[in-house]
Parts: sequence; structure tokens; C-alpha cells
Amino acid sequence: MHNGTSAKKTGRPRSADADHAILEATRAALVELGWGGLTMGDVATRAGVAKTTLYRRWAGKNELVVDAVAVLFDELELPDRGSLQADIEDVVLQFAALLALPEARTALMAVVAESTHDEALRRRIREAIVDRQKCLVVLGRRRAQERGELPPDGPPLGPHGTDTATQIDLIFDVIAGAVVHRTLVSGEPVDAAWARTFTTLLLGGLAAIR
Amino acid sequence: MHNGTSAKKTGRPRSADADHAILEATRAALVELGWGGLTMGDVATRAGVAKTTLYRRWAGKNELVVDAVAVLFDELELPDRGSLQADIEDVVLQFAALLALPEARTALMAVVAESTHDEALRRRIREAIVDRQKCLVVLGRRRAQERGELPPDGPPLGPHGTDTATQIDLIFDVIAGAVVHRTLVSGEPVDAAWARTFTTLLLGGLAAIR
DNA sequence: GGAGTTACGCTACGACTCGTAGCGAAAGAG
DNA sequence: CTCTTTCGCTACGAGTCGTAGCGTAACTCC
Repeated sequence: MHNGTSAKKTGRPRSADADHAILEATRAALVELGWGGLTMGDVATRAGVAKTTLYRRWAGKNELVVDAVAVLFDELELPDRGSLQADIEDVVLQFAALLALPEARTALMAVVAESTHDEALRRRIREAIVDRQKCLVVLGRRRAQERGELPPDGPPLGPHGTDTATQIDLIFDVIAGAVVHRTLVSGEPVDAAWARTFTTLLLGGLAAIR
Repeated sequence: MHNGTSAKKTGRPRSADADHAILEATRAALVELGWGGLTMGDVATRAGVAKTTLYRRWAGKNELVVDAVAVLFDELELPDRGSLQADIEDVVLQFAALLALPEARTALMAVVAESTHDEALRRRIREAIVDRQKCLVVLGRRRAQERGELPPDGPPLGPHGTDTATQIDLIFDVIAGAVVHRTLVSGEPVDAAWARTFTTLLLGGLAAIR
């Protein structure tokens, strides 16, 4: 959040209701107008607050949209379905459902695009969105190791072996990248059949890189 | 292109030099200002043309940037390196090099974001960029079949078998998605080592989905 | 070479958004 | 009650948007 832990003790406190109203108005505006059509003034009107109130809390469009969309990623979970294949398929479908929301589709790509020219924005995105997703990969991998579906951490085996951190990063980029690309670039739906085939490919590939 | 084949016979022809100057100016502006900072007036000034000339050829920022970046993707090739593994590694590194260009990084994500609210823009992106990349997958796959590294097209084998079109789409989304995600979202470099590990995973996975 | 057609550069324009400043009022802490 | 901060509101200069009008340049057809 923009003012994380520092708590001013005196003076009138900032309205939490206004925060919620603004973030919700931002998502609504994204759905109707998209990234390019979204304006600060419009969001303020929708939220029923003054434009100056927005600028007191967020530096601009970029930061506002990141916060508005970040909460959507909090809903991602990794239920224990008994097998690694089922767990991955589940999280793939969850992520696809999230990308089916118009506000998420538009905002995600736009803020990533802006972040290529803004280091602070890049950090904000990483903390608010990316790292939360990566936790799911770490958790799913550990579960699979406890089940015996994946070997425990240790030195790589073959000549193509990879260490733990590299594996996690690779899995994360492949899953998130493939789902995003299919949804937003190819424009094809991520349904149960695709999730199943993709997961089969991923698990088959994992066996090859140890 | 915006006026593809239809050729007016009479009147003063449009300046091809102006086209090149505008597209080059657009890329330069993307590098310096990013997507958000790029304005039509600035591009016109850089290119040495009038602002009205831009609007006579492109409807707006979105269409202009797609055309300006599309030519970068024409340089992608699939050299025959003798093995499927080497071919894929090569094209992965080529794609990564392209995404290392600031103008490509910024523009790609931005136009995809805008395309979520613009069907015409989506088609334009597909024709100018996506389809050209997908051809590489089709070509590489056919070569591998001729070498005997992949089985020829036919009905799927196992219970998880997939048909040809599904396989091609999947391979495409996994390759492009993973490279884009690692480069732009995770912010990690795609070097030879990563390309090797990723390709090993992909080929291992391909064996699992037939 | 003249007539017709189209693109060009230039200027100007209203509409809109931006981000900031100043004001008086409201809401909490001490 | 006083101090401090936020609130809504208004107004502002700066910048961008996309379009219109004008005279000129370039090319084709007769």
C-alpha cells in the first residue's frame, strides 16, 4: 500500500471508505473505458470524492491501477487436490478466470508496459502481484515433494540439471506466461481441456530438467 | 499495412519517405518517452512532417505503434541448426534479443492492453505480429518431423493425445509466453543457459502429450 | 501543356485532461 | 478548546487531442 505502516497520530484520519470507493471505481472505469480511456477525474466522480483526494494518495494513474487490481490476485489459492497434476490444473483455471475479468486483462498488460520505463512501478507490481503468484509455485512444489511426486531439493542430477531457484523461476514463467499469452495475445480460451494438456506438458518437461 | 493493396491511380502519391520517417520517429519516441509519454504531435515533429499527415494515415496512437513495431518482427528467422533443440534455443534467443529493445518492450504490452477493448486493433496485431511468429513454430515442427525427431501428423496416440493444431497453438503460447513473462514481468534475462533449460523442458513435455 | 485529383505543410480551433494551488469546513488527538 | 490533517470545491496554466480550412506541390490523364 502507498502508506504501509507509518501512522500519523494527529489530525483527521484518511477515510477508509474513500479508499474502497476509489479502488472500486477504478476497476469499474477500467471495464467501461479501458486503460487508455481511464482518467483521474472520471474515477473521482465515480467514487464520489474530489480529484484532489486521489492525488493525495496516489501519484498517478499507474500506481492507482496497480493497487486497484492487486486485490484481485489475493483470491488465488492452491487447494490440495491430491496430485500435482490436479493442483496445477486448478491454479491454471483460477488464473484464467481472473484474466477473464475485463479489468484484469486491461490493467495487467498496461501497467507492465508502463513499468518498462518506471523502476518504482516495477517494484510495486512485483510486490503487489508477482510475488504473490510465485508463492503458489513454491507451495505446490513443496507439496509434491512431500507426496513423493517430485524429488527433494538437492544437487542437480544429470548434465542438464538445474538448481531449486532456477526451477521455480522457470515453472513460474512458463505457467503464468503461457496462460497470459493464450488468453490475451492468441485470444483463445483457457478451458479444462487446455489446462489438462498444458499441465501434462509441463510435468513431462519437469522430469527432463532434473 | 493500412492501405494494403488498393492503389489510387490519380493525384499526388503518398510519400514513402514520410512513412519511413514517421515509423522510425515513433520507435525513437517509444525509447525516450515510453508508451504513456508518446504523443502524435511529438512524433510528427521528430519525423519532420505535419501532424495532419499522421492522421491521414493512422487513426491514432495504437495503430501507429503497431505498424512501427511490426517490422521488428520481420527479422525473426529459423535457421537450420541441425536439431530441434538447437533450433528452438536459437529462436528463443532471437525473440529475447528483440524484447531487449526498449521500443519493443514498451510497445508490445501497451498495444495488447489496448487491444482488449478494440477488436480491430486485435486483428491488426494478429496479422502484423502474432501470425508471423507462429509460422516459425509450424516451420520448426515440420523440419523436426522430416528429421524424425517428432512423429508425423496423425491421430493422437495416448489418452492424453492432442491433434496437430492444438499442439502448435500450445507450443507457440508456451514459448512466446514464457520468454515474454521472464523478460518483462519477472525482469530476469533470457540467456543461453535459460534457453537451454527451457528448451529441454519443452521437448520433454512434448513427448508427454502425444 | 492544361485540367483534374490527391497529398502536403501550416495554422487555428474547441474540447478535454493533467496536476497543482488556495480556500473554508470537517474530523480526530491532546 | 486548540492543533493538525483531510476533506470537497473551485480555479488555473499547460499540454494534448483530433479536425477544419487554406494555399501549394506532385502526379495522371486527356
